[in-house]
Amino acid sequence: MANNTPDLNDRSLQLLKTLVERYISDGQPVGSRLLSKDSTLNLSPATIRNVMADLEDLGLVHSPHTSAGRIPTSSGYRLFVDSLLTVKPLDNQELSRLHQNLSTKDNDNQMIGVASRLLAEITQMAGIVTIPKRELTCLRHIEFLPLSHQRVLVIFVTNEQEVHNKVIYCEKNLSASELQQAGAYLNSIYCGQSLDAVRCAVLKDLQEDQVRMNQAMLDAIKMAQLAFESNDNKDDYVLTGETNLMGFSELSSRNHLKQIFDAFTQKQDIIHLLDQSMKADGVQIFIGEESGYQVFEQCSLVTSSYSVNNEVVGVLGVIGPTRMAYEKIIPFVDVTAKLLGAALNPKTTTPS
Amino acid sequence: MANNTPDLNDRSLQLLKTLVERYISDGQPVGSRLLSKDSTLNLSPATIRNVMADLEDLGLVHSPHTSAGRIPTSSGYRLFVDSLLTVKPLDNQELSRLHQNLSTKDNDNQMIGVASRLLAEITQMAGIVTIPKRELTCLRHIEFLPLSHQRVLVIFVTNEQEVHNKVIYCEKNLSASELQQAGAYLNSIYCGQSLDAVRCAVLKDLQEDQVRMNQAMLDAIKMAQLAFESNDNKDDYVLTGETNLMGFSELSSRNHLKQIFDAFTQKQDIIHLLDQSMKADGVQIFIGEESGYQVFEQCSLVTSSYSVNNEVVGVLGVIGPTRMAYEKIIPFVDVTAKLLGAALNPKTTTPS
DNA sequence: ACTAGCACTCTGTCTAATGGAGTGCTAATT
DNA sequence: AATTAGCACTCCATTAGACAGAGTGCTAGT
Repeated sequence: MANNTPDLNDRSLQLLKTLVERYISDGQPVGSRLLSKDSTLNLSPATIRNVMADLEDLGLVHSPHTSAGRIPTSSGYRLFVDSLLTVKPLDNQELSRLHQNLSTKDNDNQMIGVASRLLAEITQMAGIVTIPKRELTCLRHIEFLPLSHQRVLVIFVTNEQEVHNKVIYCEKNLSASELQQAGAYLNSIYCGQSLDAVRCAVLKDLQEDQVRMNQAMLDAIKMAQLAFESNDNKDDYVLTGETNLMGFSELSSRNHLKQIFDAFTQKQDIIHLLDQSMKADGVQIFIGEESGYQVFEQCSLVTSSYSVNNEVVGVLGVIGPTRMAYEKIIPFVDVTAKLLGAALNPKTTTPS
Repeated sequence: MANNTPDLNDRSLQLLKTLVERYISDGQPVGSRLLSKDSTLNLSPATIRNVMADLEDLGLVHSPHTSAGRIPTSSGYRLFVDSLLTVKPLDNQELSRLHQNLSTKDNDNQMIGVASRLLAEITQMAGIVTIPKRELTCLRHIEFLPLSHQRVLVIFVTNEQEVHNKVIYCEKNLSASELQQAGAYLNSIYCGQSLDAVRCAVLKDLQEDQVRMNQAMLDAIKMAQLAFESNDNKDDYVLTGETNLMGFSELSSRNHLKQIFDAFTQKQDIIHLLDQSMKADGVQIFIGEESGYQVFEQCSLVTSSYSVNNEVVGVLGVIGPTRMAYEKIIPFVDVTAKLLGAALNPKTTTPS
């Protein structure tokens, strides 16, 4: 993988480039004659055949059978994407559509849905957007309600208006009014801080300040700990346009399609994939088997993390067949990520 | 449709019955010879052919081409289901699985998901359960938080622990503490009542008791009105096992499959269909074109409403190809509906 | 009223033939 | 030494014909 461009001269690369472009636009194996006409360099089919044989030896293209043309392999696409691609600027119409729909709205969750739908509709593939990480969200209000059997319903609001709820189990029975006081107390000391700041503060308070607190305060803080335990950041995403994938003949057998859709409902594999691009900045691409999941052998995933206040909070992207128009998709995903990041309400209190 | 059994004698019906049963189990057009062996009445293939010709004239069966056997039409299935079906009792294993999974849990929403998954897994088709109607839920707690621009975030809890939230627009700016007082006031007068009771009370209070109320109370009640406006009962359902439908060859072309999946994401058509069975008690069946939606020409929908406290609150069912094992599916859907109804926490305060 | 028999129809599968597209190799050309 | 033209070869896709199997409709016989 490191020595991607070993003995490849410019001509071979140029040919690979046009081959891939041609295959992406036509979907048919590309033969030497077609390539000879298509390419700017004037070469006879015979010469091109020689070059193609080399490319095949290097594992960049392969031929479905003896007398068909060549189609790119995953490594072929990879090389194409990494070094040969001429990125197309975004279509004006699409750009303005993005701007129009991703201008700041009041509800963040709504925005996520809009972004996902835009990705799907404009690319005609599947669009995916992860729910933004909670760590960067800011606590606005917390409140407890008693349930039966020492269980307590926690409701807390983050940012402008996102409401979360969770059931926790307490050590002892607390009355409604006790719970209310606990809520009021927590609101008074933690409100306005980011969730992970609160999480840290809770730990610190429990360790250091126990002596200075009365029992009620202690109970309250213990409940806060339970409420903000991080297992609660249930990774999730909004996926739209899955059905677009049914149109692609390369996602051939129906059985195969079923596996892909099952992966979508299982979610875990996808999450894992998306997590990987969470770490990197900018656009990331998984081509075919690069994803590591057999189900997506025939698929590519173009993703980009998106950030709020210069901090990565989520990932978005599109899923489609390996044979996709990378030169358009890549800038598109890039721009969408930037716009979404910008449109989401800044969450933390202004940094100190 | 009314004169379903015109000049059909017992023998014809018996034959239709075995024909349908056979087709359901095999999926192949059923010919006269097979039928002659299969049926209990000992008739020669020739006789059976005569009868089948009659059945075809009546539109109960049809033959894909001259020399194939016959397959049931929608009317054929309908007649079969209405008058010929011998319902099979539920498999013990399945029954105990239902009981095990649909015993009362704490969270209603979770239950809905479980029910849907059970429907899908046991039938190997798609399972669907509507979210229970809100009208019968009981208000436990309400609370307001200020947002910018006169918007207010309403959070309310129903039943044990279901949390809902909504943004409303107020006539004037109210401070956080004013909102808190309003919440406390509303809690004190409406808590424990069902949502529609609250809705009525709000209207009544606004009309009759204005004189006796101070401005704060009035504001509170106006907000309650906004909060509980019924447009909020966004009809929705939990659908699982859609991918099971990909296995059926009768849902033939990929394009067709796409249309079905699109209908699932659009939701409105499905909702409309389900609404129809909301009105009726017990199991309802839509076979093929009976649904009225072209997309479901090749599908059948077996549904049953489910009730809590003797009041219908939702619908559940399965979606599959017209060629499904009705004799098993029907009792299964029936039982599932009853168990789900029983398992859901009773919602209204005990009736007066 | 039923059935046996027969001619007929349609399907699915198998085979062979054909044309097209594209390759690999070799020998000729630049 | 690199490029090209030419040619034999391979594989695919399509077509047509043949054939067996399944099932029908009709008619005549029981």
